[in-house]
Amino acid sequence: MPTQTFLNLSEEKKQKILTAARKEFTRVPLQEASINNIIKEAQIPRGSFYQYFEGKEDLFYYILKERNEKLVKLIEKKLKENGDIFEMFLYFYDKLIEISENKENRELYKTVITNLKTNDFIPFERNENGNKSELNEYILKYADTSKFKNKEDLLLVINMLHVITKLSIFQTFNSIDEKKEMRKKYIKQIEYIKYGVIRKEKEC
Amino acid sequence: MPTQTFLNLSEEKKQKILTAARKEFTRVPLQEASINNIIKEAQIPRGSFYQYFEGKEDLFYYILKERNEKLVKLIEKKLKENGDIFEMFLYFYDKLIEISENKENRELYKTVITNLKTNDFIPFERNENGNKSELNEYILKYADTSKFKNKEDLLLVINMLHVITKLSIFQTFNSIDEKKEMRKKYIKQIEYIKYGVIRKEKEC
DNA sequence: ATAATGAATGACACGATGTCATAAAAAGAA
DNA sequence: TTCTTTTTATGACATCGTGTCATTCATTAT
Repeated sequence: MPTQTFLNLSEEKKQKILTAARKEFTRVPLQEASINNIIKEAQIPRGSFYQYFEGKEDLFYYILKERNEKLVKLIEKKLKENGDIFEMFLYFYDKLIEISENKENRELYKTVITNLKTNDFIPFERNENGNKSELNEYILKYADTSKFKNKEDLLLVINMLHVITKLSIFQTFNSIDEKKEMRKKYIKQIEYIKYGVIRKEKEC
Repeated sequence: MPTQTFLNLSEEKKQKILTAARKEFTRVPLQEASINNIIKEAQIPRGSFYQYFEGKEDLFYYILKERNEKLVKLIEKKLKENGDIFEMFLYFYDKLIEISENKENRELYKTVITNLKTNDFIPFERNENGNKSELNEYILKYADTSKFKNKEDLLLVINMLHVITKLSIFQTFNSIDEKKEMRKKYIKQIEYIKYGVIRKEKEC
């Protein structure tokens, strides 16, 4: 987290820094992002940056958290309503694409999602010390488990939905003119998980 | 690709460099890998490194390609035999885990797979200019398409298998003492895609 | 023996990072 | 207000990594 010193800054100055940072994190993935670029753009001295943040990771996850808070609340609410994890993931997909109507959002998300690692899940939580994501905990709590033998099986399907959703969002951002087709494809994949590839045609 | 100059080197010297590089690429992901560490370990001067390779990416992908060639041929053969993409992916999974009985292999693969990006597929081809992977081309050619309406649908399922396999391998490496359980989980996921989560219980 | 080509080398310029001693500002005490 | 203490701001510095290039060295051809 940023220091209190940063949080105490005038809204104007904070935004100047955050805007510069978003620009840099849109340009290149976290690993390549240059603190020099950020402080140059935000016109703050080098020392100040380290007064405000531990390093670029600190700033990066702060920005994402800020951007994602609303989204997370929405999907949590959705799940609580009906417990359907398939619906929840589709809802998440739709909301993220909706937020990304805004070009700046979209380009930031695009860079972020493109550079997610194998075990990085959306929505983009800091993923150090291997502790489970908060969202997963939440899902386990509110998901309708009647379709699953046990918690293990449910977790497996959540995993599958996670990685497929991640890739689908990536692909949608990269074919942004074919949004509708991409959504159909995503839904088809969810259907496959629900009903299977092979039995799909011959309804029971 | 490495230069001819590198390829002309004595086997001994080449191996010294490759061993040093593997060590470094096992230690940290490509982005963080330090050429300094490699040349220090391999005891070659800085200038020589650039005489042999364009940069660390060049060396990295050369090492992976070398390591993967056999594996790719095996899975291609397997697919050609029976056309079943589900079996092919399971076979790929098994072979990779088999190769990773060797600790050094495993640790290298672990680092590599952990740091694969959203659109990086196994087996780890260089993935620049967005051109499709050779393996995908191959799959499309030899896969049994009778279960799929069209090429689009097949590609969708290949995608799903790809991301699920990637995550499963990652998880297996991180629970290496529970290899058998992890394999079962992977198979279960494949079954879900084939037969569906919901219709699974009530056989038709 | 000499020229020509290929390979090896390490000093160098550049750019990025995180720290730290010092200066400036703000808050509190007298 | 004036002095003290605490908080914040600043940029020079040491360190490290990168890619290049002029020069040296080795090998092969003439």
